[in-house]
Amino acid sequence: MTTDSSIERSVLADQVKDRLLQDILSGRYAPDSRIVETRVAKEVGTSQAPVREALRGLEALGVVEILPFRGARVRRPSATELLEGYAVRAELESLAVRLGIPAMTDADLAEIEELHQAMQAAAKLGDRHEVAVRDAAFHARIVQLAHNGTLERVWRSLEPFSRTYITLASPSADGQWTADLHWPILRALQERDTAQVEQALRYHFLQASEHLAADWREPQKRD
Amino acid sequence: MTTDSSIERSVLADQVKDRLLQDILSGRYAPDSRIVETRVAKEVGTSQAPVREALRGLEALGVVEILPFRGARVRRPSATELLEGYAVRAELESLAVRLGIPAMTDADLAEIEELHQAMQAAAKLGDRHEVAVRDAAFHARIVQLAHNGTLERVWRSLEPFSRTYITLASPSADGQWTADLHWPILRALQERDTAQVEQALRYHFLQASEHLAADWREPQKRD
DNA sequence: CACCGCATTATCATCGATAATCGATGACTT
DNA sequence: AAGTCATCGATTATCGATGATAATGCGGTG
Repeated sequence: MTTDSSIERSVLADQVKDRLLQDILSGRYAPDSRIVETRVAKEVGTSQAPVREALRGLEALGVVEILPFRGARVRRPSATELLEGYAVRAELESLAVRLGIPAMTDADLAEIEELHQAMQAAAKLGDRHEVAVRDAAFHARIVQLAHNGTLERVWRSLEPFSRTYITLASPSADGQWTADLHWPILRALQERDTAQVEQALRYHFLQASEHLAADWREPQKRD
Repeated sequence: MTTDSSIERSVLADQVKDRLLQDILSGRYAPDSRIVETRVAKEVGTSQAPVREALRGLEALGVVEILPFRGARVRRPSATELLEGYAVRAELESLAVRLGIPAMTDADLAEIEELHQAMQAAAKLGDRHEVAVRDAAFHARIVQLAHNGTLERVWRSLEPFSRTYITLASPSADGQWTADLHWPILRALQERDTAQVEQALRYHFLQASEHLAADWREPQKRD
């Protein structure tokens, strides 16, 4: 939806939003930590209004939570919510491959292979955050196969959660394990076997869900 | 997502947002028509800021489109986009019944039956707009069966489109036809036959898609 | 000593005004 | 006459200030 066009970087609110999102995903703003409008405004050198709009945008993305007269804080998704998200993502990505694989080109496949390699590379280096980013890109590219803008938009609204989780909430998740989870998907894609890909995807999410359920530790308060 | 709680009606922006949404779905603001911040502000008796926020919210909902420095206008979804939306909704609602039917109570079923009756009643009266509203409520209630907040949120982000379409873009769609499309779904629900409900849902969306593809007329410019 | 109410404080929500930007119109050049 | 450029009106984007609201801490009371 919102075009991320590269030339129209004139709207302050959008710049602030991108910056805040970066800071959240990178962990500079921890889950549950407050984000004070006036403070951010001072920090980025604008007035309160653009920051406000940015925060509203982030709320729509689901990464912050805004309570009237009480301010914004970084959402810490509950385990339940993450599991819910996985269930929905599994469904959406299944649909995507069903729609997309019949029309998948060799170029598409090559790109996906490349992304997979990048993820493996990050895993080898032990950079969990980078693995999460590549992971997201890999799945995003698969969703793109469907050539269904609406599907992409909906999927995108779901993805930030998972990413936050992988980066921050799962201490024991080893990057290599995460990356290896994608081999079967890639192989099935290479054979253009839709049903097989779908199954591999669902298995992937099942694994992730079980892992999540197993090692979840509930929020410690923070501010 | 944004809790639609009934007590926190203190935030002006939200009130403005609801009002605008109503006006859009009811057709007072036609597709493609501009929405001028200052004008709305004057009309509802607030300053520009709350209107602005409201519009941003509506953009996130997908019902308006905002171009930097050029303002907001009511989005007219393309046929393609509506079809995409149907495909995704079909998938989401399928998931919902798969998750929800095993745990469906008699009370749930009774409510759904009631909503279906309301839709039929509206159809008998020939009130297309009302049929659309009841239609949305019927499907929403089915999605609720899953007890999956994330799924609900995602589904909700998709629904306004369809509603706009039914109300405005499809001149030939007769309310009774729309309403009758739901009988098979209801019957399958009464038998708690998950696979059957899923099939009925998919058939419903298939019908709707075909109808849409058949009688679509492309946008005439307007301002 | 625990509890309740009031004042204080931090922060948001809203406002009115100003600056920035867009599209259109009309003057000017060639 | 056609094309280019300056200007204008309309509208948005941003600002700084003001009014509202909820959390906090203090002092009084039983």
